[in-house]
Amino acid sequence: MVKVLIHHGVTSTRICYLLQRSPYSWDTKTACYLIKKTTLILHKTMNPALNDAQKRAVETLSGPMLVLAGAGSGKTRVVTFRIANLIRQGIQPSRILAVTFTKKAAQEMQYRVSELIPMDPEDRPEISTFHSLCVRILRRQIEGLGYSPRFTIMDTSDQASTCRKVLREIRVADSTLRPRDLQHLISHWKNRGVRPAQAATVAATDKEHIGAIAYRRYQEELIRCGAVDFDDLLLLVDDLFVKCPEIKQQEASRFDHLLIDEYQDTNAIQYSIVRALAEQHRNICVVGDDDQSIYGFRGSEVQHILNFPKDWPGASEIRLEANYRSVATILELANTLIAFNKSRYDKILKPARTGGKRPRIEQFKDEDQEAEEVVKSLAIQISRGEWNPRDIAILFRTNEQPRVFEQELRKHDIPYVILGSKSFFDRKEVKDILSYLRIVQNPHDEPSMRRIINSPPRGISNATVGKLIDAATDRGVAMWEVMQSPEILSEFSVPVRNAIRNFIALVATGKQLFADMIGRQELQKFLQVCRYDKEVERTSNDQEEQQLRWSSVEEVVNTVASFNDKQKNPTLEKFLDEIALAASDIDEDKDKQLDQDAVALLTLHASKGLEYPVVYMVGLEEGILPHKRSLQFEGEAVDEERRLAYVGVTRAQDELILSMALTRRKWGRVYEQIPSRFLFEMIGQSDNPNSYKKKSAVETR
DNA sequence: CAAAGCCGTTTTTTT
DNA sequence: AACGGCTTTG
Repeated sequence: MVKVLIHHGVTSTRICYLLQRSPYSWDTKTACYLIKKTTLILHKTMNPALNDAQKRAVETLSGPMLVLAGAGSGKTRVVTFRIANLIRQGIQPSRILAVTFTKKAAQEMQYRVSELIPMDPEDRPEISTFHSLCVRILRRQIEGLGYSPRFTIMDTSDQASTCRKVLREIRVADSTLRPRDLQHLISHWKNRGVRPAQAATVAATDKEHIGAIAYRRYQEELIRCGAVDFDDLLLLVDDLFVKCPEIKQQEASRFDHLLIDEYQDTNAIQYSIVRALAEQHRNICVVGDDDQSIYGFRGSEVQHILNFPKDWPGASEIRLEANYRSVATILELANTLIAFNKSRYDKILKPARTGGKRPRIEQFKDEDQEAEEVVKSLAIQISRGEWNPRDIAILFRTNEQPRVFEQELRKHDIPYVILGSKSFFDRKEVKDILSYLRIVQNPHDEPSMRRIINSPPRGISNATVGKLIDAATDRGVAMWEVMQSPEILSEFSVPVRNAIRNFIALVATGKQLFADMIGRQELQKFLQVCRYDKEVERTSNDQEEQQLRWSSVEEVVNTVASFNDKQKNPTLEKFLDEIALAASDIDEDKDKQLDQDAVALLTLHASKGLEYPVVYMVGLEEGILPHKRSLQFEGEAVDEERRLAYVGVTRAQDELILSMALTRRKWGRVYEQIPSRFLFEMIGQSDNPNSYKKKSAVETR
């Protein structure tokens, strides 16, 4: 093993020299790889000297501050160093709140900060996502809004079934307003701060007026089930702050400093919460890049970051425009591309790294050939030792795209991980078990109740369930309540009545089992009591399938076990919250696989904040990127797609390969595809209306 | 009450 | 093409 002492000022030429002089006879392949690896490490870790702009962002500690940070400019590093610096200057760690976009980012930051500055485990800065922060507040305070503190967090499929129920109840035909449309509409409103009562006033079309009525019913349903949906987590906290100023005061005074990463993705509610938390001390530092705002569909508004200086008078503004991530050739493409967007702060990323391979653009016959060739090409890179699997990522726009690539990768025996997919939680067995647990935690949860009340079959038929639900809805109470009412039970036959009683007893057993904590043994015992093995047996056609299904059950058990290991106080409630908010604890398998060296497959959205030496961006076709849904509106929607493409390009450190297919199959039919406009824009084959006039920073009002 | 079969929809992106 | 909800049948 050769040790190369890496310190400031070590260049790759120097490393090359050292390698050649070393007593080992490196073949070219190995030497080449070592140099690449070392250069990367150099750029990643050995860039500790902050540049002037970064230094200012880290050292100006009080008052509002806006950090406009381009891709790869060391954004996360600045936040981390800033937190460490605050602590170093004597701020008590637990008085600092940092908000990140994903749970993973929060964990990473937590770790980085503790690396920079030693800390008492009891006195740490709070680093979390908006959603976890809000859950914490709600669990303590939600009674002020008439909810039970044992509320469950509904997932999207529960949301959909609630929408279906509501529409049926108010007799809206599918042709008028489909459940899915209602779900989107409600989420759209909630993300923009529209409460049920206000919906009627903002509704413009007939559809939306019906939607407004359904929205009110939907919200009543949630309260009846003791449930909140994702959007409620934020909305209810905002409501709580308005309704109970003392709670707002209490929450706001917990912190003296507030830092927010990815500020360009803030929506109206988050913005309002941020204001509430920071208006007293005004020590708010937001970091973001308007060019990377890609969550408009969720109500994120670039306007918030553009307006920051107006909202917080006296705010200092710092721009980080040096890019340490990508080679110059890649950055050039990114800069040319993003210049096509009209409404943005005008900034150009300046490469800290020079030269680099020219990005390739490749065209294929169809999506099969695209996958074949892409995988072949990366297989060569791996076999030559130029890169390891973990250095390579394949980025795509929609979730149906990776299928073909998966097949190819398996064929070539190349390890891979699909990041950000929740497919594990889509499996029936997993959903079932989680529903069982949710019922134990909160028996009012009707969607979960419907899912498991009769699986395995225990004599409670659909008809019975229907009657129970109707009775409950009429009375405005939870299904669980009417199941215990002797009056209603008397309407059922004796065997049905007994079946219901047995089920109630089952839930009681669960409550007892999980009273203190949830762990491997508790869950195994519970599954036994539920006779869930019977259900697996019943739904499987053969031995093989049965084993496959049972293995997902075991995976859930393992997840619980690892949760139990990690948590100081592993309650059922915490477990369910974790699962609802992010699969982070569950994703540890993925992390392990990644450590084990695998090619990453992920959507452009999921790739934000990550970087890879080699990036394959696939499916660059009109209709996919930009997606055809956004082409209907042109303008801002296409600009967002362009930002998405920009995010993709700027993930690449050393090599970028852009590809497209000329035909593509969808639902069994073959469609002709045209190359994405972004391809032409990137390579300067498209006129840029914005580049003629000298642009200044966008008007901020 | 349970199982089998039919019909219609779905695919943009996610905490 | 695949899945879930609904209806029919046993």
